[in-house]
Amino acid sequence: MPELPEAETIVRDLRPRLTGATIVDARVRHADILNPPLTPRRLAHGVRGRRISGVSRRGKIVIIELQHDLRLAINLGMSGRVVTSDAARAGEFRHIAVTLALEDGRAILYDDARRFGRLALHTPLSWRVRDASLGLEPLSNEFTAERFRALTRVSAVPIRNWLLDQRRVAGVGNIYANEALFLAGVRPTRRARTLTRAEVGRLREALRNVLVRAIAARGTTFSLYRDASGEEGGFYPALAVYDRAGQPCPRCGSGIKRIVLTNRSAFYCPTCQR
DNA sequence: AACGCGCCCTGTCCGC
DNA sequence: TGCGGACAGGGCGCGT
Repeated sequence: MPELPEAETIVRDLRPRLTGATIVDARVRHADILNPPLTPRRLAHGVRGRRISGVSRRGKIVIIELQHDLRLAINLGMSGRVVTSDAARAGEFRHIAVTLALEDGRAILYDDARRFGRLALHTPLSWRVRDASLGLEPLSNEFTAERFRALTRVSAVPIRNWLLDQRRVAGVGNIYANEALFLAGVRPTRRARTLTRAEVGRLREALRNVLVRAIAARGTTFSLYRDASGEEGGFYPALAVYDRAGQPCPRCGSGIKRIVLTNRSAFYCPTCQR
């Protein structure tokens, strides 16, 4: 997907554009992106006439906050994109699954070629449950080296896979997991519990560093990602290892290796990462 | 019960 | 130009 930096970029774009706007209708073209028990009818009924009170993020989830403490939670999957209709260039968004019409004539478009994304409409209670199922926010003060270490100590999975598990740390996906492991000098295959205290400390710093830099660059466009203005992210050229198999390591010049861990690519420098 | 795997679906790219 | 296979920022449900 869109990982944390891409979701954050979308949220920052949407917030000033949508806060205070009122949704007047919801049209669903692909009902399979609605998270059960949400249906087109329930979505329309739930959002119609409601004012947008804010836009926020939890992990990779974009949250459109509505009057009466309702939350429209948008998980973008691999190819999900949220744009406002005034920003969407004609012809570029050909897989619009949901359209939320606004009172002022604009609309919020949810476009998703692969339809792996999911929309959920949360009450305060159901949101509390969902929120509790997600792990630490890596950019928050709660993401301390001590907590991070306590979580890694009890898992035998390869650290790359560990980083992708949203129940432990929320928002990290395959690109930034690989980039952070490179910056920390840790091989993707290392079992989480074998990381030393120093490595966990470095990995924490690396994660925060790469996420902050990626947000500053407005995210990474690998192929389909666009921000809420319809623009590509600028972080791709800054990637050190992701999608760089065979290319020289930016630190030592060794060839970057690609391996497969649980059916997903991992990239690393065989010299710099141990 | 933690973990790996297959699968969801469409688009793109590469080799033949 | 066409076709098959591999691959793609994710995550759920299943079996072990």
